[in-house]
Amino acid sequence: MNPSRPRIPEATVARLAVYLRVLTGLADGGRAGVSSGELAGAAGVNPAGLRKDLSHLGPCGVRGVGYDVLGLRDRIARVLGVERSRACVLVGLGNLGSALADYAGFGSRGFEFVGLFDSSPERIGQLVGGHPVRPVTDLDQVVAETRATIGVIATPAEVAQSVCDRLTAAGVRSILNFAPVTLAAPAGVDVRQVDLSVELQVLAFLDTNRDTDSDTDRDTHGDAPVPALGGMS
Amino acid sequence: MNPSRPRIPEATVARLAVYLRVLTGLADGGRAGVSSGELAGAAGVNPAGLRKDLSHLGPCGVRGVGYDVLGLRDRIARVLGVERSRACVLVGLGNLGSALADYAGFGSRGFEFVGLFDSSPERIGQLVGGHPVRPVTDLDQVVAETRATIGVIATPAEVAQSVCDRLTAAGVRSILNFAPVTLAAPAGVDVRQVDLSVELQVLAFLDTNRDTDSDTDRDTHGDAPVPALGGMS
DNA sequence: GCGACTTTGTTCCTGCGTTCACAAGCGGTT
DNA sequence: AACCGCTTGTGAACGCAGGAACAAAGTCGC
Repeated sequence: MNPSRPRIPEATVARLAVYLRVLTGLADGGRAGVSSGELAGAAGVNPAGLRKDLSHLGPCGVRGVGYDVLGLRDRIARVLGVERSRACVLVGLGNLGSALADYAGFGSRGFEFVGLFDSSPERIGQLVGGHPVRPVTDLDQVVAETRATIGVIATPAEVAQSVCDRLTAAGVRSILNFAPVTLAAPAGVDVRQVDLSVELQVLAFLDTNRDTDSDTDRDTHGDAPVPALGGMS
Repeated sequence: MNPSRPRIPEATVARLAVYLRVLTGLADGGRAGVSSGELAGAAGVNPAGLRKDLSHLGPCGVRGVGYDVLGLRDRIARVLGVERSRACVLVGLGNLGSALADYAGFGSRGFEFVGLFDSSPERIGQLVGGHPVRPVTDLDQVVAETRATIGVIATPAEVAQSVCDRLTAAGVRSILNFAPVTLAAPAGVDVRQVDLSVELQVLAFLDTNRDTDSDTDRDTHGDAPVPALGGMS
């Protein structure tokens, strides 16, 4: 509807990224067109929700036919701002950081690591994913030169906040944090948190209480304040 | 409020895991009590929302005083089902899988990898994080023996669905998937997706449209990337 | 012992996200 | 050229999450 920038909801943005991935796969497979039903099935969402998501980009399908795979893919890529490669810096090259730097999927999805940083002297100079590891003291300079706006933190939790401060001071506007701490960043800087332990703990909860569906909760009626809970031995 | 099991919202469950992490840190630091305001600050949420989250567990604080750090920590751990170590299996020991297996944070947070699996013959027998890598053909047996209910997929995207099928067939009820594909799992199996590219693309979007807060729309003077977006053809 | 302050737990309300259902539009067919 | 089926795009209702304000309760000070 609104052609300019009607402020797309964040939940929709996250799904747009999924649609982009599915569309890229379809394009590589040679598919020319796709319907909302098929695309929604491949993305694991409701067809109506998918259409509503896409409606935020303006009309991009043909009624009675469906969506053009290449056109929709490029449209979403433009809206997400990944139509051209974006420069990212990565701090912390332990196991996780090395895995991220070596992950080829980023390069094909519009992201390029232009700087890898670590504080451990023995890692400096090593090549990870084709790029040399540099000391964190070079961070300001590299960010300024490459105009990187995205920073990824894969350090231990103890130093994550100081790294965040340094990144924001250097001009980074968006941060993806893998360290298990809640970062405090100045206003205007977006921080996204990926906590692997949190994900596992949510799974553990769903696993423990997986039977809330059928049997209508033949519960302990007395108001015992969290009595047993032990149950499953 | 409801003492039995009032179906805690998933968003609350995810935040409970964060509170648990913060509380563990406070407990290690020797703190005995904490207020909702301080805890909310450390977790990056609103104090009122934190109290509402905790209210799902029943009353667990003392008015006028605050919360007992150890008591609240144990209470949340019990609700999440991580009061005792849970058995997990991990499939795919590339860079990311090795990083996960080697991440000490899991063990201290209630998760233990009891089986590491890979299909590449040269990886089988290697020790990663203290455990030997086994062939995926042993997966059924190990899941049955250890009664593991949580599976982590860190394989390439092409084989993730088949690994998912194998895990569910073996009896795994919860799956954490790092492969960039949408998995189809039978009903009753919970799948959580962590897609690193999606996270970065959301950041890219927020970065591109970072000035949507103040409605006054001071359009980016000069260096406007993605200026009009109008030309869709 | 009593009052006042502090902090929790709850309730209301506003806004957002999701889903359902229908109208609008395009291609193919007769 | 008109009809019909198929698919998109949109409007409305429902449910849920988030935030602010208020009442209950317990402790500290006098």
